[in-house]
This record gives sequence, structure tokens and C-alpha cells, in this order.
Amino acid sequence: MGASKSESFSEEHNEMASLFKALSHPARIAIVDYLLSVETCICGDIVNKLPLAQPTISQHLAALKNANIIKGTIEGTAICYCINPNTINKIENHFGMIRHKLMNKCC
Amino acid sequence: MGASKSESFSEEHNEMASLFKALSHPARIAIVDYLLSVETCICGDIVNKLPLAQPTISQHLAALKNANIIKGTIEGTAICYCINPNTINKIENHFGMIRHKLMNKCC
DNA sequence: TTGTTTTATCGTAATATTGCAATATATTAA
DNA sequence: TTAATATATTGCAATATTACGATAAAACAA
Repeated sequence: MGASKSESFSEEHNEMASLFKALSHPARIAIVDYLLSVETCICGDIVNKLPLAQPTISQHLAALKNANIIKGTIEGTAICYCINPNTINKIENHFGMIRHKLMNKCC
Repeated sequence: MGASKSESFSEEHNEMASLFKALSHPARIAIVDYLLSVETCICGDIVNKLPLAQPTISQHLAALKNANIIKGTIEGTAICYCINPNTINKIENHFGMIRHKLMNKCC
């Protein structure tokens, strides 16, 4: 007891839940927001933008990277993180499906 | 240590994170999916559709209701849950913003 | 009233997340 | 090589989530 019974749910439901879980922390929303606000795919100064220690931010970045929401490429000693548009598309499609099904209902 | 430093982030970032957190469990995705699949806003048989005990489902429903993703109206001894389109709109708008910002970038 | 049905809450155990200091790793510069 | 810089990992404590049995609460039926 205590552990999530993810085996009991469909792969698609688990996948969407994982994507939303990756976005379920304000620091990770802020990271995505920051990555969208800079002209180029800017790197490690995320640490200076958030009120969290470097290891904590590294973990949040790893969570976003693990969910394929961002991707990072090594650039010298720094790493250049940027949004992965494919994953954004996937989430948008999910809500497109919800929107479509909602239109056929009253509520 | 351990607790989320939500005070340190903007209200909007916290709000979006809360919405995504409400959707970050496969059971809750499945509940939303089920509510979208039935013609009318059907009620308590969600319990029979998911491999979870009734108290657990009640908690998941409460989490969705608390995030304003679903709303429930008392219907005799049953409760009729259905999707709240306003909250779906809010999330869609967030991704609309992301989409808009992404278009002005290369990555 | 009593019994039935439906949903919510309590209590508790198992597990997961969050945050950070300390440390490790990797790349560049000198 | 050594030093400096940038990011990742480890280890641990605090907190949060998940799940369910037991029980409570609310609405209706008889």
C-alpha cells in the first residue's frame, strides 16, 4: 500500500500522468516559463533566476528532461536546455481530444 | 526541508502547477477520460470502472474537484460528476501561450 | 423508526517527493 | 599537470501522496 498502482492503468493514461507530474511543481513551471522567455536557448543561469539551490534545480531539470519536456545539449562546460516542441504538441493534442469530446456534451 | 517552497513562486506558476498536479495520476486521467466518454454526466459507477477501492476513488475525485477540474452535484443518494470546461480552457490557454512563445524561437 | 445505498472521512502503512550540504564528474583554461 | 567553472549525484531529513479497511454521514425506502 502506498505505491501508485500504475500497472493497472493504460499506457496512455500513465504517459499523460507522467507528463503532468513533470509539470506539477511551480519551480518546473518557472523553468519552462524562463526557457520560453529568453531569445536563444540559454543555459545554466536558471540557477540565478530561481530561489533554489543548484542541486535542487539540477533535479528539477532532470525531471523535465526525463519527461522529454526539455532537452539539453552540452556546450563547453555549460549545458544548453530548451523546450522540446514535440512533447508540447503531445499535451496539446490531449487537450484537443478533451475539447472535441466536450463539444458533444452539455454538462 | 522537504516541503515545497511554493511561497517563493508566482501565483500563476503555483496555480498551473496545482492543475497539473491534479492531473498527475493515471487514476485521475482515467476518471477525466471516463467522464468524457459517457453521454450524460454520469455518476458513481466510476468506482466499478477503476481497479481501486471506493475510498481511494473518492480521494481522487476530491483532488479533481478541489482543482476545479470536475464539479459534482448531488442527485439523490448519488453524486453527478462532470468536467468543468472553464478549467480545461485555462489549461489550454496556458499551452496557447507556450505555443505562441515557441513560434518566435528556433531551438 | 430501521434498513439500504452512496459517498466521505479517519487512521495508518508504504512509498514518493522536495530540498540542500557535501561531494563527484566533466570540460576548459593556464 | 593543476585550477576554475558548470552540472550531476549522493545521502539524509522533512513532508506529501497513495491506498485501503473501518467507519461515518447523508439521502431515500419501507
